[in-house]
Amino acid sequence: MNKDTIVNRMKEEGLRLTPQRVQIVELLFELSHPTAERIYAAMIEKFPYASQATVYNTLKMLKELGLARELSAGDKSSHYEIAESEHWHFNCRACGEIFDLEANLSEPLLAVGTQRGAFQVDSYQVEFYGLCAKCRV
Amino acid sequence: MNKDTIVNRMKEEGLRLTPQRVQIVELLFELSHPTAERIYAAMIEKFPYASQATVYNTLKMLKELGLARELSAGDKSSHYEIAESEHWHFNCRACGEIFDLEANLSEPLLAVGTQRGAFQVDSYQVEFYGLCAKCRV
DNA sequence: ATAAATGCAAATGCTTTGCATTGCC
DNA sequence: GGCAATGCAAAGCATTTGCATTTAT
Repeated sequence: MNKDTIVNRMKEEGLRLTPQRVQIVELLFELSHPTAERIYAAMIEKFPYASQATVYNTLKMLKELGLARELSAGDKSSHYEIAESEHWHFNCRACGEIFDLEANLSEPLLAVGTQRGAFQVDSYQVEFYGLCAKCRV
Repeated sequence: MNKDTIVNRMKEEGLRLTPQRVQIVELLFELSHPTAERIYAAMIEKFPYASQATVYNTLKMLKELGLARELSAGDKSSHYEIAESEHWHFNCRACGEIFDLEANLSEPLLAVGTQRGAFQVDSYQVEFYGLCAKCRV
């Protein structure tokens, strides 16, 4: 997924390409799993009068189009990421960094999730917590 | 894990066994992955003057002792459960029910989480989202 | 031109905190 | 009796909402 894909999808939906929205999308590519607050902080450097509401509205819109994902694990505040292909996360409790991990095992995992067909799984997430390579002394 | 184990552990820690705390522990066993609000609602039937603060304080205490777990996935409000052996969850988006799933695959999953030893994994969670058997038409 | 998006501020909802009172050990 | 825990209310945060103004199309 790249910026053009997202911009095109927004056009298809008849949504307006405001500079604020474009900037938020760019920041989602630049920053690693940012919170809304983090995005807002970066935003006001270019758009001093930007509002948190715009950040939240845009993130919600991207989520609803399936272009971004909200990560609710751990912190009080959500982290966001561009909806790339399936992957998992490692959350470092020391530095707070979130690392993407390759998702292999998807199939056997889904077999458990669906209870061998009884449940319908729309999505799933795997989150690890601990210390990353740098922070483990 | 049973009630006695928890009560004994609290005694060991020199914590007071107030009737409110005991009741909250019992409710965690009775209810399925309740929220703090759900526990509070059940509590005031026996303790009409109980406060939400007590519920939150007790849940925090149980969490810190490793006796309960907080599930932050999905909803705005956290769900809680007694810290039983490793298992995963299926969250139904229709009825809101959370189902426990057996956690097999732990070892290969942890191999991914630790990045083959580079990271130190303290805990992890697997959450599935979709429709449970009853809610899928 | 016009309807959608922004910015601002107020509101909401969950959770935490401060503090006087209560009650477990 | 002493100190931790409770209940109550207020405060804190993240997020949402209402509405007048701005702006992309």
